[in-house]
Amino acid sequence: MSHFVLIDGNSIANRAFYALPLLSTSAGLHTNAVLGFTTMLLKVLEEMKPTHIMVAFDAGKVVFRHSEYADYKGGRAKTPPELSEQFPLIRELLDAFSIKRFELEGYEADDIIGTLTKTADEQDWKTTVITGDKDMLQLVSEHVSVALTRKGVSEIELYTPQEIQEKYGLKPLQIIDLKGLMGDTSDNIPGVPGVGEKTALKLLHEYGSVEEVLENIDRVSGKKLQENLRENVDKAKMSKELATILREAPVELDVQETGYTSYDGVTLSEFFKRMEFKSLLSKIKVEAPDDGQAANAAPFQYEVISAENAEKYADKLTSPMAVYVEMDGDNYHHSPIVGFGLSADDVNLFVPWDVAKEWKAFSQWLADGSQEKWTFDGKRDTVGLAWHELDIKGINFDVYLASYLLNATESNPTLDSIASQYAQVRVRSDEEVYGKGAKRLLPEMDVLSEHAAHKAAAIWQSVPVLREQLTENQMNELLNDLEAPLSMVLALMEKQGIKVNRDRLTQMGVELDAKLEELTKQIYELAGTTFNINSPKQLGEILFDVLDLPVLKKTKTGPSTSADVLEKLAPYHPIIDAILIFRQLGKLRSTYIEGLTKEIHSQSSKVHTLYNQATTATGRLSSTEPNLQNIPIRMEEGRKIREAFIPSEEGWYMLAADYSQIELRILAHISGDENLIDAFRNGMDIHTRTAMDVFGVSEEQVTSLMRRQAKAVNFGIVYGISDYGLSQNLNITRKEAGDFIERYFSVFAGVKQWMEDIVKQAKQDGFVTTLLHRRRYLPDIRSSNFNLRSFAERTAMNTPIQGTAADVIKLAMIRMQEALQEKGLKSRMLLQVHDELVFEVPQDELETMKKLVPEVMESALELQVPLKADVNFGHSWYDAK
DNA sequence: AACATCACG
DNA sequence: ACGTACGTGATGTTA
Repeated sequence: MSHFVLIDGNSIANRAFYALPLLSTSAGLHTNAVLGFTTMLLKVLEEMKPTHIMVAFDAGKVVFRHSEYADYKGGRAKTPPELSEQFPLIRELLDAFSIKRFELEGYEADDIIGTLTKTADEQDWKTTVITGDKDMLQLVSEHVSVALTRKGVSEIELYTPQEIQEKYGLKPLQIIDLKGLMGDTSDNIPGVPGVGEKTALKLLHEYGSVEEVLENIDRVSGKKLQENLRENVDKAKMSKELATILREAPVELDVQETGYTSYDGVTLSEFFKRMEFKSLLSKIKVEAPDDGQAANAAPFQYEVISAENAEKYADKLTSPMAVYVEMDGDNYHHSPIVGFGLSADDVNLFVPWDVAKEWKAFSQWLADGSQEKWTFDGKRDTVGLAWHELDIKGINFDVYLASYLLNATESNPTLDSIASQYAQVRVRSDEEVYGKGAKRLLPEMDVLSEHAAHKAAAIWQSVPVLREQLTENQMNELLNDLEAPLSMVLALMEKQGIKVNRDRLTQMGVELDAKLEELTKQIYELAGTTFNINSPKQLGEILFDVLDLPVLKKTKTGPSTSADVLEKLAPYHPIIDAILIFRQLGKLRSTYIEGLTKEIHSQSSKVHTLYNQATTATGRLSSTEPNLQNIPIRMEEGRKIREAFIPSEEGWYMLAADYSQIELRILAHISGDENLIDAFRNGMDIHTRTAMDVFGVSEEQVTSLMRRQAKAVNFGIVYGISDYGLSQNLNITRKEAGDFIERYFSVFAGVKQWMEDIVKQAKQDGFVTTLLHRRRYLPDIRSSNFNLRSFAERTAMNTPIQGTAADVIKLAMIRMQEALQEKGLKSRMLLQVHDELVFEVPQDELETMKKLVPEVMESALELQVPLKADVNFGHSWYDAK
């Protein structure tokens, strides 16, 4: 039996656009309407199994209705550019699905569909119309159902004549009369003033049609209603005409041409990849339909190595080869190793861990630097294997880093997403294989071995595609000379770890406990009751209900109790200061005493952080488990935590070196601002210099307040300044903040020019870059939404600065590790904190390192201004100040 | 799992 | 007129 499905393209696209958040691809192409349309199509194809299907679109400006009523659709806001740009994509989508689409100059989709349903009706076909427009209900008949989308496009509600009868008590054609009486604001159909759905239905139940109602106005109950009807006879008639869908449009389409069997999975998945619809990729059948031998019809084959057959496979270990080290767990400092997936042109292997340990040819191949390996996160492999006394050398391409560089906005690329973008083989996500949260467990070995082999194959297939795209983006050097060598430096640092004095932490914990207990008592007394001080909700009730303090700021869920608010409330009540100290000490206890202690490794008695090299949008590193990049320093009480970070060898020292004002120096370089360059070349205190220029005073006249304000302005500049942000930071009015900025820009005109230029360039390209070609896409920079756009503009100003600073210190780290090796030094690099490097140093290398470290850091990259690094040392990280 | 808060550069 | 500073991660509470 035939089933003909007709889709109202414009209606569905609009619905999808407004129902879904404004998604976009990494290149800035908006895709939410396309995604919604796709979801709907997949659902329709699966659930309705159409034998014939087509999508109709509006076309041309002058719809025939316009000549009858000038204001038709006048009330409709014009289509936003974010939606218009998606219509060509939706057309491509339909082509990829092999679904016939149709439009007719001067007619709307409704009319095309109306005409075709009539034909279908006559031919006795089962027909379904998909739309978001209730007007279309008038097309419903014995053969024709209308499916209205609900909640965007995710659900549909099917209408047959029975449903319309039940819901409205009307025949389908009476829907036209309904619209004629009540009108439709979205189409600017006027209807009769004062008549809404309720009244219109009542009238129609009584009289049946607009014409009958108008003939019987005198009998209608209600004076006002009678009057409205009498005065709007013409309007009602015209409205009915406007609401009537034309069923005689000159549609020259043979419905037989809309026949549908299935889509071509390969074409469609290409399109999905381009749209970055990762979750949808897994939902479609990738094999080409019916022709029996699709492109990847060959089933995936892999072999499992055993102790018995291992030697037979020794010559399969080639160069290059893709390697994936399957581990059970996310933290590779602790994870057991399950085995190795290996892949090359015509071979996929899995080597279980117990086989690998004993297989000499394998461990030799693995440790042989001349045997090139392609990996996913070589740092993870290197450190994870090092914990089991296994060496991996010769890592020559890392798809994890490559994919991050190509799109830094999607942080932490996973192999299944990389595979779906760059390879043919399908890789299941780890979550899918292992289960998540409490349900996580180690699957059967055959599942694991296939999973690991899939991953290796995905790496193997992705490399050529990634290489091509890196070349296109001029990122080969960034990968080969920066990120890849850095990952091996980071591997050393992570595996080395940093010694933490557990007893020192415990002792600090005991002291904190006593203080917190005392504070808790005080706070309960001041509040007159006990409550959970850690609960913003309960605290809010005490402060703002019981004590009746003023609410200065609100969060989504209630009045804000954040530190900046509490500081302003301090004069009102003594409880505030106690709470601020409680918060401060509580943070130290939970995060830095208890949290850090938990991370001390049982084997090494050190903490081994994980540096994430593919997380941040700017190119910085991040650090987890534990995060060693946010150890307290600003407040003395917290700073003491650093006393627990000590050298791992007797008689050694901690040495720390940090860049001075690296971001402003980079701004001076890339903006070319003469004044800023001059300031740095003369070795001036930059905040004092800014204060002199902005306030127009001499160096001696700069007060500490002026310097503090100038410093805040400098920060603001780096962040992509706004008067509001600065005013919040300095607690001044917006106007005053605006004046500061204006004066700053008149003195540093080059900076102003650069900021304008970079935003302009970002709008043109859709991305910004750092000095070393690191790239960040800014899809929102052309948004019509003020907030999104402003945010993207600030990001456009900040990312080249923050990102170039990240480039510079990464270079310095590589040089530093090389220098240590070349000079045969025993000193070890342990930590990176964005603009700071921390080392442990034997006493007899102290003098060498005090010179060497700043030298290397300062010469990492030559700029128009000098780079400066300060160095300090002591018996703990605390003392290296 | 989301939110608020706070530690760092 | 619109409402926010840029980039992170860990913790405790609450829904």
